[in-house]
Amino acid sequence: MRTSQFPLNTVKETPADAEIISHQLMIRAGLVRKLASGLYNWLPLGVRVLQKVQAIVREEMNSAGALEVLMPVVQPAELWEESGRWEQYGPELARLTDRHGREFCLGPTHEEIITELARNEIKSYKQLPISYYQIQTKFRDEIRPRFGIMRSREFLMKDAYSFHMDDESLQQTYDRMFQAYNNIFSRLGLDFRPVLADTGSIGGNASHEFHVLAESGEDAIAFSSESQYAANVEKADALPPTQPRAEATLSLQKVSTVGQRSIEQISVFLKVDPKQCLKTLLVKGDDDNVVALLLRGDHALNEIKAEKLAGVASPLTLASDDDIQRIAGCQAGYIGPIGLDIPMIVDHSAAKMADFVCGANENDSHLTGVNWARDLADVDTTADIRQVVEGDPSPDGQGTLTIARGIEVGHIFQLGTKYSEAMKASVLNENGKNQTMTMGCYGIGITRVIAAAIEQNNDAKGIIWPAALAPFQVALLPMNMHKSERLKDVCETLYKELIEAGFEVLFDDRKVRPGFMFSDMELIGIPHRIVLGDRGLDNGMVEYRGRQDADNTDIALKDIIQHLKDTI
RNA sequence: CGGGGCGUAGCGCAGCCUGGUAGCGCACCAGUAUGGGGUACUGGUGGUCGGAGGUUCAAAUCCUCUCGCCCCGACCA
Repeated sequence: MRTSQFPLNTVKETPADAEIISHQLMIRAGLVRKLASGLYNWLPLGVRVLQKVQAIVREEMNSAGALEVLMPVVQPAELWEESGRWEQYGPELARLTDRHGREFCLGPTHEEIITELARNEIKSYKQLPISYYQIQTKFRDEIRPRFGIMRSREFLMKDAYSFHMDDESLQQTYDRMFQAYNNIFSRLGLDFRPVLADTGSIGGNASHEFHVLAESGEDAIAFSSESQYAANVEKADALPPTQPRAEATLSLQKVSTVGQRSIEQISVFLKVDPKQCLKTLLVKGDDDNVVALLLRGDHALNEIKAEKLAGVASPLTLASDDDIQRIAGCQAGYIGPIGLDIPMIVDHSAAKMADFVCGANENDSHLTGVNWARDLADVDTTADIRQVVEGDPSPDGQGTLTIARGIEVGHIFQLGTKYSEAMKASVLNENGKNQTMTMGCYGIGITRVIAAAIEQNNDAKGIIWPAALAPFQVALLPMNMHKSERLKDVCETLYKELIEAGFEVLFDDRKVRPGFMFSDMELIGIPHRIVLGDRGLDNGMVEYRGRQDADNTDIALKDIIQHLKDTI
């Protein structure tokens, strides 16, 4: 490709509304342009990268035995009503009505559609197991689209769905997909980790997320220092402390804490460690009542764990100010367990506290020197309702946890029969009886992968594409070609030879200054660069430089193609 | 949804407080010089100042409404 026929659309200035580096670079390099909040146009250069990702994903899906299909973006409401998600999904599901008054939605995912397809097309156990996949646009009306392509409303996703007679077959396909995902992200050249995950709103049993490790990641991941254990912090279990509760040494006292509400304020004001403070959260129970959740002050509530507990409303909802006043007799910030006559759920760690500080259920007052068993009823049962923190023991018993940030680029689930049962997707088994199929689903955020790759691979000059993602492999840069017929001839010949040798070449035939070319090629991240000038040609030499090399290497013109073959 | 901020040329911004013929840099077009790290100079194209209504002799500027965009929060207890 020649730059005279392939405009680069690079921009020197950083766009004002781009927060993270991948967003800035994608706009500056001319990969995408914003159309509206969470909606982007992909320019020719960006499309080349998209196609690279898609090609790898297709190859690995095909070799994992999945069959490509294509399902509509616009989906009839009836199917979503069948699965129950028309009600469940909420405002993130963009709904529309056609001219006949029939209701539709823009697909945020395609479980309903594939299940409909499968129940019509698959009749016999002999056709199972089977996996379908597609690469299709999804639309999710996010509360707040942000970080450019990373969390946009419309995005490109590879989604695959598998159908089985039993869990064993599902597990086999799941394992195969797990391997395919590892292959895909390895081939893409990303630093990634598969981690145990919560199944979230899609539902189901086993689940892994694939995370690209990056500081700007929206998810926190917990890793074991000793073993292979890795999990989303939402999912990571916090083990109960093994050491016994300390003896009570202080007497119960009520202290005035005017205006001191948060744990942070209290710990500063009373000069105690947040670990010595007890946090009391009031949340809605599952039948219009209120439940207290008790945590150590330095621990954060894990909503996902909490809402799964019996007696707690799901989704987790904090009690209103009125409820707090009615039940605790004070404002939020001064609540404590003593005298509260509602069900209490105590975190494992909170149950081991002694001589602690908590709210007095009276405005502007806290209690100090509080002890279980002595000042209030001892805890009978405890639960895991907190977020794990750095240094916690690993749930598998080996080593301690480290927390890192990741960008979720893939997610695989064992769905079980959630959709197939609701939508009556069954086949005849060996005995001629109807049997509900069991399902798996497997997603990769194609567009997000690109943002994640940039997030992980960039420098002050621009993008540093992993080899598999680069829109072009080689940049061919002539110095002042308009002044030398010889240079022009050599470049034209080399350009043709490189293409014949199978390289994807971007030949910068614009009449621009050298510095301008260099900056553009570095910004758009072309991995290999060949510079030709009259000076070098006098000696039959050209210059080679890898995107991350500090210096040029002089290579004989006649050897350059071989050199590239050896390098790439 | 709550809080904050911003809409002026393709991009980045000034002008608004104190109303009086709409500016700067980059980009783009033409020319001259230059020619190995976003070169310099000259000339030029391009804006109903987000939209609607109002106040006024006069509105980018003041007032009201509205639309859009960005950031933070949605875990004080």
